[in-house]
Amino acid sequence: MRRAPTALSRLDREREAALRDLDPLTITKLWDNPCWLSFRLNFVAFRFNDPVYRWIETRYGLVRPEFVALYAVGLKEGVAAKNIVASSGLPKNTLSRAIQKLLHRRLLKRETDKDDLRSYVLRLTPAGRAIFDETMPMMVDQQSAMLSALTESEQRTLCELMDKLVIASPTWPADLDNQS
Amino acid sequence: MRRAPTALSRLDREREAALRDLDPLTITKLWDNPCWLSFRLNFVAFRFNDPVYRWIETRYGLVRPEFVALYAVGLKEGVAAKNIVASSGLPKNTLSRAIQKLLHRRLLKRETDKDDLRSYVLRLTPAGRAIFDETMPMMVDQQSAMLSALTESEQRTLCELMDKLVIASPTWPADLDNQS
DNA sequence: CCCGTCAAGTTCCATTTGGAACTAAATCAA
DNA sequence: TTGATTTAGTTCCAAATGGAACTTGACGGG
Repeated sequence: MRRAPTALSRLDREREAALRDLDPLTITKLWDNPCWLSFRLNFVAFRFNDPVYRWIETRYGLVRPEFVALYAVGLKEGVAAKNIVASSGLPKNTLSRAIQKLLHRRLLKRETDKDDLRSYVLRLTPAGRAIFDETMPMMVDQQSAMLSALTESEQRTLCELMDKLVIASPTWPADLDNQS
Repeated sequence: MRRAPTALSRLDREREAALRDLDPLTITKLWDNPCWLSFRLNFVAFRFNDPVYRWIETRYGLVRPEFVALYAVGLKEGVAAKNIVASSGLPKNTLSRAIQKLLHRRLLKRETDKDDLRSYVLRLTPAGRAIFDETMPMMVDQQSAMLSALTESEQRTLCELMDKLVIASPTWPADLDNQS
């Protein structure tokens, strides 16, 4: 069984200390797992998402799909539900409900799209914008905390490598069912 | 609003071509989003997880928590449910049910842990091992496809940077609720 | 202009999820 | 030893989820 390129054998003092409180299975998944990439991605993403979404839920009573929608509109006013669906991977009925809730709570407003009467254009209300503006610094802080283990130059490298992956992503198989 | 370090302005020919079929909101989330890290992590992780889990579900009728459990035991025989809970972030009742299902389908077996009678030691049956052995190459292939956009040396760098993040993760805030 | 097909968003409903309470065993303190 | 607390795993049930069908509007021939 192939190991991750930075294998367990490279465990040094620092590493050992840092990992003392991780579950042994977590160690295996991280350093003795042929699929090191996906596990590390999921692991790091989870350590961002989990505290951030819990903070948002306790503070504003917004659950994940609701905040996903609010955040998306905050980033780009005038988007439609279909854009949020395409960019989030959430099912469209889940997002439909999330948007209903945000409209009801007057965090979002919408007007019919003049160019396509099936579609709606979404905007933040001042109350919605306030939540967005309060949430962003917390998220940026969390991101900074996570990146602080890397030097400036390493951060740039990581950003560029993730970039390359994202750019290449349209060429990755999206459906494995019809392959050998 | 701060942009990601590799900002939209750096869009070149190649990039433009690759991104033609991404939703405009996705482009914004990737390249005009102060929280570039989490979105890219989630994006890349999703492009791995989604096809892989759909393949597994159609082929074996195993849903995500079930496969998470099977994969964990495959990586490290003799783990207990608590380890899978700690290493996956899934709630323990969800994993309890997943393990029940796997026991019922005779893909997993378990014996009480002699050192702790509350706990069970999990192992794969030959049928469970067969699924693990069939699944692994598919996952490794998908990983290789994703990494093929990077040179060998870039892959190593990415691995090392993810490593550093993981090592540092115990120092990240896990609960933001009691902060300013 | 009409008809078949497709797309945006909503609704329906069976299934899944996950917080909380529970059982039984381990651990710790006095 | 005994009683108080914690831990592994299960069960309960209200709520969220998501596939599929539906509604309304767009689009593309003929």
